[in-house]
Amino acid sequence: MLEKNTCFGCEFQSSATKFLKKEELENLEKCSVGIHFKKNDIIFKENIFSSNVIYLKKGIIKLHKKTSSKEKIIKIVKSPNYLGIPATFNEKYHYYSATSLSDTMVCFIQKEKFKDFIYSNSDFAYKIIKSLCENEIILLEQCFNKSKKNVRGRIAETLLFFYNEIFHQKKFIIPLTRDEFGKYIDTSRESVSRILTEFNKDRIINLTAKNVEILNEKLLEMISENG
Amino acid sequence: MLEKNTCFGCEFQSSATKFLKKEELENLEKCSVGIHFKKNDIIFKENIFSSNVIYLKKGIIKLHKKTSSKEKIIKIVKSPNYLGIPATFNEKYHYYSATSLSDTMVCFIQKEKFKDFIYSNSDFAYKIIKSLCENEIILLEQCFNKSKKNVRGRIAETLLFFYNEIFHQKKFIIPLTRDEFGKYIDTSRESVSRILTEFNKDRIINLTAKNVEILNEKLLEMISENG
DNA sequence: TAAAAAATATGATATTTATCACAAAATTTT
DNA sequence: AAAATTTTGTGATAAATATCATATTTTTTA
Repeated sequence: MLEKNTCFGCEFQSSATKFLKKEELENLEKCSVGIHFKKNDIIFKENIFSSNVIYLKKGIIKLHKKTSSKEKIIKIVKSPNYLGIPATFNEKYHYYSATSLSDTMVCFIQKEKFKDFIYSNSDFAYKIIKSLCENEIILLEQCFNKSKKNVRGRIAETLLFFYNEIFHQKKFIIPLTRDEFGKYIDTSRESVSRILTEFNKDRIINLTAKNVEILNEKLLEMISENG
Repeated sequence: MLEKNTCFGCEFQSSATKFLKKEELENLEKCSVGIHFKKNDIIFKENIFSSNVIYLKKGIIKLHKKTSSKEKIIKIVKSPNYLGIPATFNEKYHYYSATSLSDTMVCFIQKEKFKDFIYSNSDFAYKIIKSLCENEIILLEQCFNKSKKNVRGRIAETLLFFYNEIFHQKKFIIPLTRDEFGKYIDTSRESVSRILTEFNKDRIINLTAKNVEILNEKLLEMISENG
């Protein structure tokens, strides 16, 4: 669903666009379009040439990628955040696909105009740099943690990630199927099932289908640390 | 070994500093210092507050990180490249350590001055953005590949990485011990030994201690693709 | 250069996790 | 609401990889 985009006074402004002047914001408005997506809608697909900067204004999405029948969920991203800036600025095809995990609002911004702002407004440029830096640190942490933990530890870590970074509540609905959960933490759906059931039996979580309540945060943290 | 740093006319200039004007380069020279490191010297350590932008002018280094007795090599980086920009710009402690794998030359640049260039020179800023984007894509590829390959595939991939990205020759010396190799690709030193020996027996490579010659590139690529 | 320390190779065994098989439950479609 | 499809749970088994043990080789240090 396409909708009129108002950048000036937009309540979901990014930390970078907050530095744009009124005139620049009016320009941004002219060169961008906002789109609503429903849960499970594809926002963009891998291997498509990236000609827009994509701003996730509201919602949660997954970045995922396929190769020869195998699929992997690379990252789960919550608004507000830019998506695919690396591909866009390297004049490259998108490295991954993005699919919404909730209802989302997304702005598509013409690359060239966005680049103009980097040249015309150095506060804006610096904020973009900081945002790229933050993403890199998050990605590094993710790589490091994943490689040093067993499956139990990775599942515990992911439950804590949903609690601390995404929902900020101990009671939430896992926004992934067991199969997707497995593709996110590099394991099989069966292993996810088994270990979630085990956590439920041990009263570390209360689990009914996709509904989770974290009952023993401390223990979950210990499992996340030590596998 | 500390040495006089000449930025103007430096033969190892980064793609970003090439955009600096003569005056700015003289400024850069005043706020930066060049240091030689020998093989296995520590360039910086994790958990140290980062107050410099670090430019790897010449050489190869490893980025690595320790947690509770477990160590991981996160990335192998070849010059020219900036190191630790994310930590520096987020006013954070270094997430990882950097250790030289060859003789290296490194410039330490005062963070504040570097930031000034981002504000005063938008070509410079844009090049920094592009460099951060490239690093993110490399990191994503690395995460994705590692998660989808078995140990054999990861070892093949790493040998090809040394050939294609680092040494550009089919004959090279592995700049890691078997133990480090394992810490790079998330496996045990024994598995590395075994599989390298197997590759040698199968005449895919010619192996003597750390000396490798790639004999069958095509097959190595197939193993890298399909495990 | 000899002694000590570190790195490597390799067989045997243990552990972790994946895969297969199938039943049950939940969700979507008609 | 019934039928079809997708998702989930769980036991049995297989495969991949780690760990342990020990000998050998290489490198570093005295």
